Amino acid sequence: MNTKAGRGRPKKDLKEFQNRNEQILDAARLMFASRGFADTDVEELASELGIGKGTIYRAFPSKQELFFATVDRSLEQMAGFIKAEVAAQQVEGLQKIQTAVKAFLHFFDANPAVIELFIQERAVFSGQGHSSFWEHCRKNSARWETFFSDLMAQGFIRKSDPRWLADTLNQLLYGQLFLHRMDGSQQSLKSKSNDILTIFFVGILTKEALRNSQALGIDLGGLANE
Amino acid sequence: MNTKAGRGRPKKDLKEFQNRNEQILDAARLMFASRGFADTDVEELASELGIGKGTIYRAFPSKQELFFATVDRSLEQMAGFIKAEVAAQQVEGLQKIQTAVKAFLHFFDANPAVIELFIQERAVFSGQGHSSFWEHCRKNSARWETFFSDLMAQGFIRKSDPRWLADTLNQLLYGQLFLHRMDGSQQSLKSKSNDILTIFFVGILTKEALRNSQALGIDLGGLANE
Amino acid sequence: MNTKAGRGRPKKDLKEFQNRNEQILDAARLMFASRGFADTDVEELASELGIGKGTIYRAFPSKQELFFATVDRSLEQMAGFIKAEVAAQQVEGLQKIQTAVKAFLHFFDANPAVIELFIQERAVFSGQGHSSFWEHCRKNSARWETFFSDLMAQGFIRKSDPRWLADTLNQLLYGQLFLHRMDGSQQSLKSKSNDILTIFFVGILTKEALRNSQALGIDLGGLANE
Amino acid sequence: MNTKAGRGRPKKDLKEFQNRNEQILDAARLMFASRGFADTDVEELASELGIGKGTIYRAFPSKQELFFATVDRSLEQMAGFIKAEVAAQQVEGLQKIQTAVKAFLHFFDANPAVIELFIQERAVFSGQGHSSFWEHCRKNSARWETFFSDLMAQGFIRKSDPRWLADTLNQLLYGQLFLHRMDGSQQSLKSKSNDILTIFFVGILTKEALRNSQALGIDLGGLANE
DNA sequence: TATGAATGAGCTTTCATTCAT
DNA sequence: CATGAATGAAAGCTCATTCAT
Repeated sequence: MNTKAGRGRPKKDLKEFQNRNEQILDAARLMFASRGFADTDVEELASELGIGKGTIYRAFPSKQELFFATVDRSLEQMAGFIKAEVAAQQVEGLQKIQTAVKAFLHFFDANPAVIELFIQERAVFSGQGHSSFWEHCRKNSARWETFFSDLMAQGFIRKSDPRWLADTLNQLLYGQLFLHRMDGSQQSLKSKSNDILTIFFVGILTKEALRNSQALGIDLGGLANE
Repeated sequence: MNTKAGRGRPKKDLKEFQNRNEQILDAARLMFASRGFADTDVEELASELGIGKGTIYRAFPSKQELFFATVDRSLEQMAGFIKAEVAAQQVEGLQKIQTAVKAFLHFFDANPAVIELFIQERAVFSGQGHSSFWEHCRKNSARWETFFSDLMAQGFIRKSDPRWLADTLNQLLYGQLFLHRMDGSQQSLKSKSNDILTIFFVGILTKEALRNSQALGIDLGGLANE
Repeated sequence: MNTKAGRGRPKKDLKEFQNRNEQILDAARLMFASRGFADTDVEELASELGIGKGTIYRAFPSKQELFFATVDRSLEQMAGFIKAEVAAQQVEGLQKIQTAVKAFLHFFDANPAVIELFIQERAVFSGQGHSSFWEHCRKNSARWETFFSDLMAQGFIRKSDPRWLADTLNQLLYGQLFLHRMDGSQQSLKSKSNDILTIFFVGILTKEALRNSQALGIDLGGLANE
Repeated sequence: MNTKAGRGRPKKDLKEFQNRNEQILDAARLMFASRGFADTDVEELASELGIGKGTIYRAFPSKQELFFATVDRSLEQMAGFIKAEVAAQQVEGLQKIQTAVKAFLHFFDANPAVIELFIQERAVFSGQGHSSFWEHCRKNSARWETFFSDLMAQGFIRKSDPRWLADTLNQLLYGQLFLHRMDGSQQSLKSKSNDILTIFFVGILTKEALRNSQALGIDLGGLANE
């Protein structure tokens, strides 16, 4: 978070303030992730940050709100990270899928706590209707659907329900996330991306696209020509 | 001290006796699933069952043990249900996969609370190392691996790591479970089984097997010959 | 979960601050003494003090710790009181015994609850090996022994085991304490000090010392010359 | 408990019943003594006896009553034991004191649990006014007083308040009991009887009696002629 | 503004006692 | 009669939240 060195005085306050909240959010994410929502003690969080409980309560009206803010922040970071990665690669079409999937998994390798956060939100608050995580999924799916529709029109993807395609990809990705780390595997999530992409592409691409996969910039691990 | 006026043994009827524990377990499952572990109040659970708190604590030494018993019971029911379905169909080979997957999803249609239970276990107790759910997954995966190895030897499945195949199927299935019901979709999980099987089979079957899918008794929704 | 409407920080005045802990300890001593450990309800103790339960638990991690703190405090007060009395009188030799015994009994006249506290500790926690009271006794006995050894060397006390002398005095003193107040006698403990001292001195002093008791500053109630 | 093989039927019932209650009382004494009143679980007591909780509650209306019965029984046994010992020795006068004191201490060597029982009664129930133990003390003191009066009339004991004599002896005896076993001393209580008797006799006997102690059958360990 | 002492609802767990069987 | 399952009052302890300083 590069908040450059200051000039003036009021500026510092603002930056400090900004900073303070993000520090809280970072520490909260870690604690919520590692102990769960219920076992996270606001007082302990505060003392870990070297501040008073009251300061946290000034910034966030309740433990619950703090949690949601933590989730929202994670979601934004994830979206930002993927968007940046895709933009940086300047890829299009099928390759874009490949890049986005890799970026997605890469993000969680770097921020494993976010997975736990999602599970916590699901476990503790789904009964209360609220789910930032799910809202995010829905929003994203819509984007994917449009994207898949285009690829279908271009003949890369077999005719099928774009919604189904999006759901299937989500299923593979979130299935991966949720199962990951339950086994103590040291492998990164990203290292599984080829597997996921292979099964997904093999399942949805047209014969034409499968045959030209190499040219299209996607890697099916030799399965395409089998 | 507790030397006070008595409470005693009021209940009388209880025609059902051997059921007592199972009744508790059933009600507990529902409550744990709908409110989460932390928000489940043992006293409330008891009064919902029309029994005293003490009766629950007589059967299960702690709230945690009650929860674990609930999970274990669900796991047993699931395993039993799938085993029974597969046995009833008297199917073999690829069809067995199909049947097992459908039975798996069907079970969760009938017992949606079990999904929540798994998430609760993951969310609340994974920090404590305990995970009946995960143990079950591992045990099952081993079975699948052997099974896939056989099918590979028979030329139905492309050469690949049986462990990878099992993981991939698990991924699709649990991904489906975890994402299901977050959207308020009224569709059954079972109705998604064809999609899952299609993408899985298309991804793993040999060309030969794909061509003969109909004869082999598996349904790829017309994709095989495309 | 506990994400409910707030309680917060109502109390305001509290002119006395450093006293807080001592107030708690004083009230606890009284309640532990009058109802016993088991029948003392922390909540009731709190409301008697006009504070919240949490405040007590903030100061003392558990009911047991509170009890032990109460005992320790009493022990310190007793030791302090006796030391002060003896110092104030500037007595030496046999008179010191007399002064200490009187101070000891006087302390319990002023703080009868402490006797009960000792009995409680003995009754409730001796099974757990812990006994501040007993530790104190041992420590004190050691001091007496040295003291008696000196008096023996000076020819005031008949040759005997100093340990035995200390034990005997303790026996008389604690026997007195334990039996006191069971009868509803209105007499003070201190009023019994002469009896105790008489029997003790008559039993242990040399003939020489007994004959000169008056000159030595000790009062045998006329028995010496009988 | 040797309940011999039967002849007849009704006889067994009565004995069994008598027996049953005493078994309960014996086990209860041990448990109350070793864990304290509060930590004694009626259910555990029952299962240790191999009977049902209900059976205990048939015999004793409450845990408290059971405790009191236990105390009363101990008191009776103690009184019976001492009376028997004194009767067996056929001693009179000062020797009777000696015998009774030794029997008293001997009883507690054989039944150390009784000491704990007394402490429990004092600790847990003294607030409720009830004290079988104390009643017993009072009753006994009266007997001692008469006895001391006689000895005084016979010129063995110096003129003094018989009540004071009784209290002093009690003090020495109960002081000994209460302090015993707090130190882990392996010595028997009885082995301390000579110390107690010496200090008591030296303190109360007339010069005449002291001089003739040997002839009077009492043992002052050589102190008499010093 | 930041702090953390104070609060008390809430929740878990225990166990004396009752009574249907 | 004996049994032990069932009961629920009671009590210990936690921790989100408030607010005086």
